[in-house]
Amino acid sequence: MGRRSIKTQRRDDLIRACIQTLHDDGWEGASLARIAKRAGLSAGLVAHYFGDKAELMEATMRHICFALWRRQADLLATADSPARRLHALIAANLGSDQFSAETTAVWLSFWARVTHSKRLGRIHRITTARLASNVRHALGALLPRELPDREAEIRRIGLGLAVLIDGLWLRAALGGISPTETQALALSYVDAEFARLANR
Amino acid sequence: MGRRSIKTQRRDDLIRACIQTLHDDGWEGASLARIAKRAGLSAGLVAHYFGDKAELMEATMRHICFALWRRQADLLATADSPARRLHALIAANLGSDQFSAETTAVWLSFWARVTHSKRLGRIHRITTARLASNVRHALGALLPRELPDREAEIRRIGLGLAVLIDGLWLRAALGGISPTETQALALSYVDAEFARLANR
DNA sequence: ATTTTTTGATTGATCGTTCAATCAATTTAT
DNA sequence: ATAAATTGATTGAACGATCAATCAAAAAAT
Repeated sequence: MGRRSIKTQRRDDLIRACIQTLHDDGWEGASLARIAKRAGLSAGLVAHYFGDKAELMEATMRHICFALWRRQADLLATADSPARRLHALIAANLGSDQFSAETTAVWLSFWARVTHSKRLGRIHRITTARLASNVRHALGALLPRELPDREAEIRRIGLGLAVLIDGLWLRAALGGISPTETQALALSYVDAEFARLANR
Repeated sequence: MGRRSIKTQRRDDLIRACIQTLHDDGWEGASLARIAKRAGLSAGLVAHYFGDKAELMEATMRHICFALWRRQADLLATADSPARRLHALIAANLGSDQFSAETTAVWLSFWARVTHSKRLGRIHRITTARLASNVRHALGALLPRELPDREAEIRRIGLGLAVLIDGLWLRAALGGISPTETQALALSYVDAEFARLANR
């Protein structure tokens, strides 16, 4: 069986159509009928492949998160120094993939639902924890061993960067600044923090 | 004339019920029937007082924004120095009012809809512009007149603070950090920026 | 022949909106 | 003072549309 099973193919079709529909019509307009029609399938198939609308939505959010996780892993793999790993994380989280109109629409839709769904909340928690862990790991390899309050500094700068990434992403997604600016601003933040540590 | 109007009272009842319902049941669960029931009224009254569900939602978002604007104005009025005005803006935007479960639910719901509704987008744009303007004004009175690239610095620090406030709010709203921490972190950001300017 | 995939019709619920009708309060006219 | 007229408040039912979910049956694949 070289070719992909129909099941994974259809699930992917529906997830893709779900993303597109969330972007075009918003959460309230994303009905199963519309999603299935956009995928070129009948509405009944959603039940067959996902069982449930909630499961389709969960799978859609997982799909978006997977894309981000994969991007992080890919960029991390090609980074050959702690500094480059930090830059890789910024590039992954504020890359152009993350600012496509479809992706931003899905993220915003799901943020609004994180507080209402245990499953979505779990996915969100994992995603933020993964970024924080990666950032701290890169910082741990980057800060000098003899730095006083080393662990506290790692936590402080790591939290600052994570918060900044969220804020920058939101600004760009809602149209305040351009996506390319966001990476420069995040980089200047880490530069400033390191300059601050060196000047003590 | 005729009967005395209680329009403002009823509109307020419905807006309050709308906020509560958005918190309890999310955007998708916030039907007119549920909202009206929570307000102790019939669903038909929404048309009478707002004309439309979309108008009720707009009025609800305006209500939330007004609360933030008023809080900013109040705290600004009691601040008697540029530095205190900057702190007042942070306190207003990251105050405990902004982190009540109901308020965060409404904000998140509306962020997801900003890209789909022109009217909501306009309200959002005004809100962010107002904060940015206030921040820049405070910074303008705070930075020394002879500072090189003064305007650029004001824009840079102002944008940085606004982005940071968004990111901190989001973190706290989605359960990463505590609301009280956010103000301290925002304050430490402005402190760091000023220390950086002084050390050049 | 059996299983998997797909359709399309159907169900019952719920949605936002509309509207006629009634009730309550207030003013105006007598 | 009393009645008539006016206006706002409110309901409850009905509207057509749409929803997610279900399911029997056909089609395709194995």
